[in-house]
Amino acid sequence: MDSDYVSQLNRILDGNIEPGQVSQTLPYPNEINGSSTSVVSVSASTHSLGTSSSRSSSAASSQLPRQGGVGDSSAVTFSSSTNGLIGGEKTHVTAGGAATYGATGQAPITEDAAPSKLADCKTGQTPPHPVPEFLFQLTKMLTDDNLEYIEWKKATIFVHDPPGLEKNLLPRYFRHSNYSSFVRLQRQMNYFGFRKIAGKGKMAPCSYVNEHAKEDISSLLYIKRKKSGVSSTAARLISQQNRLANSIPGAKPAVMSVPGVMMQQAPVSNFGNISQFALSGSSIPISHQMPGVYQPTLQEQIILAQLQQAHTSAASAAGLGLPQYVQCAPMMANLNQGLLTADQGQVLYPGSLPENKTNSLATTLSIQQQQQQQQEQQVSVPQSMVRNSDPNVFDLGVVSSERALLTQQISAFNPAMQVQAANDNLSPQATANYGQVAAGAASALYGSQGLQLGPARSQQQTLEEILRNA
Amino acid sequence: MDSDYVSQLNRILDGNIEPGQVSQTLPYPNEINGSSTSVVSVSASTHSLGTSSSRSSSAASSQLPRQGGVGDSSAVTFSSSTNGLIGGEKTHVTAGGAATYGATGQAPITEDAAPSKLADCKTGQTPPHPVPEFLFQLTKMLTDDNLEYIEWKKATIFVHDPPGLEKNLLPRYFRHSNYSSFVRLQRQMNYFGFRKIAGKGKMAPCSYVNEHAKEDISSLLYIKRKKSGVSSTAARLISQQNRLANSIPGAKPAVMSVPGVMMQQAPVSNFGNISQFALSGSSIPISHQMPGVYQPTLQEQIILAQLQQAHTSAASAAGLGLPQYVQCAPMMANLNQGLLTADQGQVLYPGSLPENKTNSLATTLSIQQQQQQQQEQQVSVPQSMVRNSDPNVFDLGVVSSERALLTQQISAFNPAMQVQAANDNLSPQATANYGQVAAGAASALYGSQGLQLGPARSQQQTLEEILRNA
Amino acid sequence: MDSDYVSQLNRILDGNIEPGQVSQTLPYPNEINGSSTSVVSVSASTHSLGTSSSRSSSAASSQLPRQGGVGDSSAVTFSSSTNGLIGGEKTHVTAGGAATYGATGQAPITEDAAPSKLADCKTGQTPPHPVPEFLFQLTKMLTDDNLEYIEWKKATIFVHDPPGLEKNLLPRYFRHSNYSSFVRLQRQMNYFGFRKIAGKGKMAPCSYVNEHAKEDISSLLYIKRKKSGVSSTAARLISQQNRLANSIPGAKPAVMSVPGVMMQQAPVSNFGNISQFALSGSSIPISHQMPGVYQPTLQEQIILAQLQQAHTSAASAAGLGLPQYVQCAPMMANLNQGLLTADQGQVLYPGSLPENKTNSLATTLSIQQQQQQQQEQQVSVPQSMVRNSDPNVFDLGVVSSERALLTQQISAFNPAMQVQAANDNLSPQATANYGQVAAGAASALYGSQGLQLGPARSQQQTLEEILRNA
DNA sequence: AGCGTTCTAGAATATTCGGGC
DNA sequence: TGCCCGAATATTCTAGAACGC
Repeated sequence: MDSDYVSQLNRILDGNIEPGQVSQTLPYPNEINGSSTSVVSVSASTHSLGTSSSRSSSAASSQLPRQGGVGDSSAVTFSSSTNGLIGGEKTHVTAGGAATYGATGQAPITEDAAPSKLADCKTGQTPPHPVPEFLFQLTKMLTDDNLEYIEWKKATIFVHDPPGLEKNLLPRYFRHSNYSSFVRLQRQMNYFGFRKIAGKGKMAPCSYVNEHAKEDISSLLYIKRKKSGVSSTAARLISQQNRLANSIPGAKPAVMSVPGVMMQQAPVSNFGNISQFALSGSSIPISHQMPGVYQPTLQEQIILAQLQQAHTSAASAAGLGLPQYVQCAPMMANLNQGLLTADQGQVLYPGSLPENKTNSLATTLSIQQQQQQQQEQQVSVPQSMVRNSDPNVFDLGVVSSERALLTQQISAFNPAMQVQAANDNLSPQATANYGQVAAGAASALYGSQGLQLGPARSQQQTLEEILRNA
Repeated sequence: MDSDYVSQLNRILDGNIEPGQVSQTLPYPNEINGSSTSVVSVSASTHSLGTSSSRSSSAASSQLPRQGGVGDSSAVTFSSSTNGLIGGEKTHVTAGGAATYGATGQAPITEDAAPSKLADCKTGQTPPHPVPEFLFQLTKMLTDDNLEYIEWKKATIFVHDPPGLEKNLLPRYFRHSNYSSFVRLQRQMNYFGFRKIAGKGKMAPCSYVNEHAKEDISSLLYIKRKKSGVSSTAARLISQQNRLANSIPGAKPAVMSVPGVMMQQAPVSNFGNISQFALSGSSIPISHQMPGVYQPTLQEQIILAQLQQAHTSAASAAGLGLPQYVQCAPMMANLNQGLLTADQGQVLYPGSLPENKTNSLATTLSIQQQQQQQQEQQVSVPQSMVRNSDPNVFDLGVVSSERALLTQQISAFNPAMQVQAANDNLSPQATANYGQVAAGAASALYGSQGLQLGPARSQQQTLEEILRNA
Repeated sequence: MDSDYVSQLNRILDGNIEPGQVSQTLPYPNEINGSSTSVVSVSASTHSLGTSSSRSSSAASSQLPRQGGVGDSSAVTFSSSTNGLIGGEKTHVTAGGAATYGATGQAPITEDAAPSKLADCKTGQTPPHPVPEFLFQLTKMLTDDNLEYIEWKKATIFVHDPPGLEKNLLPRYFRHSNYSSFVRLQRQMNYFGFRKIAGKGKMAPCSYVNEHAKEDISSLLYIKRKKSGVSSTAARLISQQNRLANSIPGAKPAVMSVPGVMMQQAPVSNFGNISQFALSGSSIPISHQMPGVYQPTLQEQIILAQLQQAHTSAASAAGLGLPQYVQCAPMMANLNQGLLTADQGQVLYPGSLPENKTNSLATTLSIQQQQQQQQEQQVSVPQSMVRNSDPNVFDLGVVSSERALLTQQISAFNPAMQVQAANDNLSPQATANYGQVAAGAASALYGSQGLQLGPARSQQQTLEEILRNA
């Protein structure tokens, strides 16, 4: 039955068939008429149809498929190891009878239908890795006899008849609500990196390619689903940050980068680095409920809080005492509140810290007042950049609120300390100690949240290109 | 069709009907015969059932529902504006005819059934926020005449007949695969914060509550889907910590805070801060098997282990050698064992470390002995605080066990090192180096696990209120 | 009745029949007519079904199986001595008549059925270890004639008819509430390490595999219940690491451990510690797409990136400037690319760093080239370990790629810096400073990702034993 | 200690809508 | 306009935690 197809997949996955090396066929019985015609060759070079028989009994049921619901033996069941994945470390794709995704009806009609043929699995092997359901069904669809609608050829997926595909094939391979099913298909295609290269237009014949796909169709099974929010988010943020950075009048780079670093030697990076923060790790959603207002994510709020904490400990370790603004803006109160301080949005340019800056940061606003102020700002503050009266302080507005805060916090690590150290007549050694400890702590803090301090600007450009092409 | 019901929802969402203020009805047509009988009152105080006639006719149909699969027009289709949400800024809750989500079978039977009425939007209001599909369908299910299976009463969802619900209702309201559909329902319930309070297992009648639900059923529509169990966990922990902190008699603050800090200057925080640790980040479950005994979670155990590791590396970096107690309590052995050392619960007051403290920490208890001791403590130690004979050491008892351990570990960072440094005739510089490295490492470690050093107590109270209202 | 079956199991468990050595049969009486036809061979090499002549006859019987629900005497009762275990030191697997656990669900038919024969213990052997009830019943269910519903073949459990299984089999083998009974089954399956590899949802046919299961069905009886995600994950990783470490030719331990530590004093650990990294915390999936290639997870990639970042900041803090290889391998470019540098897989042995190592690390490969190289490696690199020409550099191949990289990165913290410091004529103090900051940062970084630096090897052995017994 | 049962949560993929370019 | 992607929810599998025995 379907076991041939599956065992074929298993052999491929086992490595017995080197992808792209051995010309081999993936025989798979036709689901409708039962004439098991192997449709798609898994060869690297040829695409030969094979032959097979058997299946006639199930033919009738699949003529009008899924009327009763489930039991028809047309589609393949697959091995999904971890969530939504097919296969696993030591398991293999196994064949079954009923269409797994057909007919989600409630009645247990399965028993009335043709019995499932999971036992028809002749392969005991285990696929070496899980395969997302989509890729499996896609491969299945391509290896079934669906040449009328879709075809795999020359490492490209040709969709000959999108309406027919949507009407006749998609419901059999994918679970959906029958609404905009082709759109959903395309979203999944995007997730797995397929790009439409031909057939612009609604339901016109089109074709898709994937940079990770070889002519061997089994290569599709190795494509990795795109993760949310890593590279693309980074790219977007970088572009955002660049826009922000470029819009700053005084383009003279001010030190930021890793705290504790720049005061002893040349900075490893500059203010342009504001565009070099990139979020990696698990998905970090960007939500902007109010237009123009950047609502920091929880993770970012944590970062901010931890930065303040790092201030505290680092400053204390260096014998500098607590900076005022840290004392006045306890992180916990802000943890779930959004923006951090009344000074939010102001980017300090170290090196020429205004004398009253420390006090300015150490506003006497109560937390309640701060919260209220934040709410008001979220509503009323315009997006435009306004320059503060102090030439060294730029009020970025609420638009840049949160990102700017990160910058502020980092840049404040050192200069504020320097100022305070000068005021307190502390030894340079103590200040240096502060820098060292802060370097370790802040770097780790950023990293622990998946925030990466990026390369220098020249490299960043390259990075952007990479991301753009990725 | 259902537009009356939906427009009613829209009015509520618009705020025209203040939830819990105006007693109003949610007219909704009977699904079968279409007679718009108002079923459930949306009043705040009363929950009067409407004149629900017309159920006998539908009884017959539900005897064998969805034999053919899909087409019955009982369930509501909706317009989901933003993803999976119902209503929102620019879209409205709309009523439709055929059940879009009933039986998503492979055959496009939907087209044969009653045509979907997505365009049948008669309401022009804009709900102030989108409603997740689940909440909408849940509310719909509760306001429909499904008293036989499920009921909304006293701000609680009563499931009278789980099997019947799964068999007869769920397929109509939710798109599912009929396989473990009740489980899926429960997953969604969890996502939205519902908790089962009665009816353990057995397909027995059960009930769910939600802390954000008022008696007004429309309050369900305002429940927010869980993101990652952060704020709620933080709230719970903070309240726990407060309870703990409040039970401490001597409120006089002792230094704790960031390691490496207090030996050079005034403490940045005090013992009251023991109640200011809060967990943020991914969910950190709290388990207390014995009343009054805080059983450290796995994550917290990891923290402790990492603290020991930080001890090790920091001490080594400072040339101090490994402190004895670290050697005697290797972290891995304790990783799954619970509390850390025989000295648990004792908070060291730096500056006047007892002479035997280092040895006391370096107990020769085997791990087995320690475990046994821990178990005994979990049973027998009272919750009250007892003051040690040493005026500088407070035995917090096992009540505060784990939190105190964190404190101990941190506070021990320095003084123990000082003692050992004195014993070893190490230079003050080496000791200072230790403190510096430890400060960076430990601070980062805490932050990396989502542990936050919180604000002072007064501010913490405010935070609690905030969280309580959130 | 079933006592023969049970005594057979007992013999196997006693060790009289070494699993996997002697081909033996598990005679088990046909459930209906009681004719003890050996059905499943317990052979190690072959998994031949016995002379299943009576298959057709039983087929008829299973046409209407369990009409009354429970009462047939086919299933085994058992005596569970200690909680939930079957067999063990003091108890034995016992055979009985009626299904004690049959259908606790809706109808209490059990009482009407044949009385349970728990006392019917006819076997005198003592299994060397207790068998959890679940595994026993599962094995029993698989060796009974339930091919219609469930089948054991090729070290895989095939569930052909989940609804039928839930309805007809589960009540006979497991005490359950019939409510979400399949879900409970699956929870138990998870506990014992079974993973669903086929049949996503929908009461569709599915199959399970278990990494500890051999083709010999009796291997199921030796599966250990999972303790928690930590230890099992740690155990898996540790075994992986051990495999890795053991495969290294020169077993002479080289320092690794915490960076910045070993250059001043005796190392707290050695290269053997490579096997002591253990992942705790949230799940860290292990995926190797191509056999022999370790595909780093996103989390691990982040670790690597953060390590590079730590290099950068630490080096800068120490006034060392950026190490070349960090500049040449910007993390972001590698974040989603898999392995890190062209030097991947090479483990640097500190203390005798090759002169050109820094340059070697600072290869001039462009990122594109690196990527291409990585892809090629994933396909073509053999698994065998090859020793580099430099006696101090071991090329672990791609097999150990990622883990080795962690080691490399750590070990490179110091020696590479030393080399560079020497080249740059930097002061020892600056180098020392680097070490200190790096110690704090790297330690925290590892901890933040749940990576633990383990104890020394001797202790590790103990840990392994603990994990093994756990 | 270990297992079974249940409730809850984590993680990954799937589905769907909207928006940017 | 149409392709691509962000974001949120939905679905499924797996695992953590608590409780009872």
